[in-house]
Amino acid sequence: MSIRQEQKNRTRRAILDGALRQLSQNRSFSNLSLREVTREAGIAANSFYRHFDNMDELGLTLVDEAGMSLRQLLRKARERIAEPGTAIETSVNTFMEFLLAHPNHFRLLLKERAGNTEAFRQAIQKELDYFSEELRDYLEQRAKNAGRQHVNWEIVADAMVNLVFAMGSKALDANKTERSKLSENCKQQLEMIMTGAIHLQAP
Amino acid sequence: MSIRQEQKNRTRRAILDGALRQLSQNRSFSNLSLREVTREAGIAANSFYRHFDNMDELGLTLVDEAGMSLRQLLRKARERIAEPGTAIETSVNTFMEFLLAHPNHFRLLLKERAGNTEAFRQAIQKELDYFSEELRDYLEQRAKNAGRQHVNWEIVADAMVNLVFAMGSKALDANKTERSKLSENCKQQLEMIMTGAIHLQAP
DNA sequence: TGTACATCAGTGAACGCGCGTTCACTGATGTAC
DNA sequence: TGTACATCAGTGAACGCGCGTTCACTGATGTAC
Repeated sequence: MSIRQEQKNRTRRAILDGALRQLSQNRSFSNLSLREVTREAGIAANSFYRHFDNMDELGLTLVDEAGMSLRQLLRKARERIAEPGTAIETSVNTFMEFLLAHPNHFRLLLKERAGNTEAFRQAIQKELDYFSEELRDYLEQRAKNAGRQHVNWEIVADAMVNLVFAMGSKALDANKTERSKLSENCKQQLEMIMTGAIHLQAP
Repeated sequence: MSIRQEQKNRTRRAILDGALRQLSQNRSFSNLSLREVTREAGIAANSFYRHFDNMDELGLTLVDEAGMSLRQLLRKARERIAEPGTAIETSVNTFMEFLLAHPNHFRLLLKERAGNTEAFRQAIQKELDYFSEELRDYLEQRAKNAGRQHVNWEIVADAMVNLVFAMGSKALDANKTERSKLSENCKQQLEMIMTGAIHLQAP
């Protein structure tokens, strides 16, 4: 890659990181200004336009990155579940690791999921749907092997994803003790859903 | 009440309604400007200060109103459950009525629950905690009557509140058909939690 | 009841500020020969 | 390899805009006598 292109990539990365770095409990992407981002990135405000058309394009790039992290998480969780041990325990633990490794990517997904920009909502919903579908496939496969066939696994997966994300939302700004409590409670909730789903199945 | 006070109350109401009216899927309270609100209310921008110190105070007033609606909903649901019929069915139906009757109050709770203002988050969390505690008390009472005593009803209530609110979030911008589908799925999820909780109880 | 004064909700004009965006420019990097 | 020109990432200055907030003012309503 040419020197020029390398430098350009570095600046682009500085913009992305400058935006991410400013996200917090009290700061969402959608109320970050272009000037704040470039200031944090250490470049002139108008240099922004050499890399992105507008703030939305920058935001969607970050959503993409977050989505890739999520999919990586899924792969990791599947590998671990292949080893002996309970699926729920492993999944929630893996999710918690993801959350600690990429807190601001997760913040972005959480806040813009119900945010004011249609494009963001759609992009994030797509990631969550993928997440939910993967989970449903996994649940269906296990059920088939166990000879159970009358459970609506889609709504089971939907409930699980919602509960895990609600837990993640609280965990982001909790300390270690609180986090492990949240994690335990979430596991119990998922076990309830799972057990309830099986007991309620059509005969 | 004096003429002057009556007129002042009417203007105050116009400000509150002007703010509420502008909330939508694409507009949250926190990115409403003072000038937008007063324009919608039909008064001069600086007249705002005769009624509120700043936008946060206006927002917290609206959160209070939303909380009162929620508590009204709870009372209504309890009355209905006293009559014969299933509790989950009735509760979700009542919640759906609330949602349709006060869509913008509900939007406010949803969006600012994870918003950027600490005061809002706390005020809303308080309302949700109240909601969750009421539900837990109800569940515990029923369990006691049925002789079950080893279920952690707090995390059951927490899961239920999360799932109902997640459903509400989707229902706000759905059409009638989609809404009834969402409502049915949510009921199934709550039944799963309930059944699972009972089956998993310590012996 | 009538009069003189006090109160105060609502106003129009003005302010300084940070914003997104544009413009013409610079100088290092890339390319053609 | 050296030279002459082209490219283009990054810049500083300037713009118009909507914002929150202040100020001194108005005139209807309230109060005291």
